[in-house]
Amino acid sequence: MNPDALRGHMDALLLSVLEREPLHGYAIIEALLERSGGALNVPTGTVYPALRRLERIGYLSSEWATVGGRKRRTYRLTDSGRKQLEGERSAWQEFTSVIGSVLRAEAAQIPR
Amino acid sequence: MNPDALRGHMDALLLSVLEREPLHGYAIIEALLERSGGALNVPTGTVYPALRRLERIGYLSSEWATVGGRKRRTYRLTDSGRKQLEGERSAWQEFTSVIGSVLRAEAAQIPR
DNA sequence: TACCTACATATAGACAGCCTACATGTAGAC
DNA sequence: GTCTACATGTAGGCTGTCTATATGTAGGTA
Repeated sequence: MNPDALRGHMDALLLSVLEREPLHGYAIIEALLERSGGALNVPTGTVYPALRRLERIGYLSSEWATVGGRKRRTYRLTDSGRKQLEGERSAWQEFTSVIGSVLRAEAAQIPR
Repeated sequence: MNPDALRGHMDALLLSVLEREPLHGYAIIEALLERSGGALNVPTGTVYPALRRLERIGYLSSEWATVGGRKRRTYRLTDSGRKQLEGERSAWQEFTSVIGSVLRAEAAQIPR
């Protein structure tokens, strides 16, 4: 998956994965991998900063927990984040529709 | 349309618009606007550098023409560019499929 | 005449997000 | 003692899109 293609869609992916339950960063990466059938292997250097950014904006909140001697920072959707996810979903629809319409435009030859 | 979302898809859009016939930059912008139903208004500061980049890579070739006293640089797909367009189209399919699968994953609640 | 709009190309510099690479540490298996 | 999986984090690089600006022609109109 071309990294540039992900640009601007990372937020939607992260919010979406957190919709059904709170998760910590590492688990989020695994969830993305699983849900995408192995296609989305997002590096930690992408995910952790993105999560912090989303928390700073107010779409996520986080709290630390220790499980099996390991520290986890668990993120959960805020109300604002849940609302944003709705917006991201419709933006995605719009986006694919628009780009798709350009890419699919049949190469109708001008008659001569 | 969020600019970041376009990232990594601009090439596909430009190549696609040039598939049926050679066009100059200004006409390409209009073609994108038309094909997208008015949704894709790409600024000149994006298109012109992108076209040059695609030419440098070898996907496009260009030549100057004067029409009605105005100078145009007309771009056309090379064989390499036509092949690349195929790749871009399948990459787009893959991309939408993967992101879509993550976004659409129903928020199945854990029973309690 | 002066002005405005559409046509047409181009570049400099800002911006932002994703990446690679690295650092740090625990737990458990072998 | 070493390796892998688990787990978080940051610095700095890269690159493509954007804003803003510059330049110029053609044609309409006040």
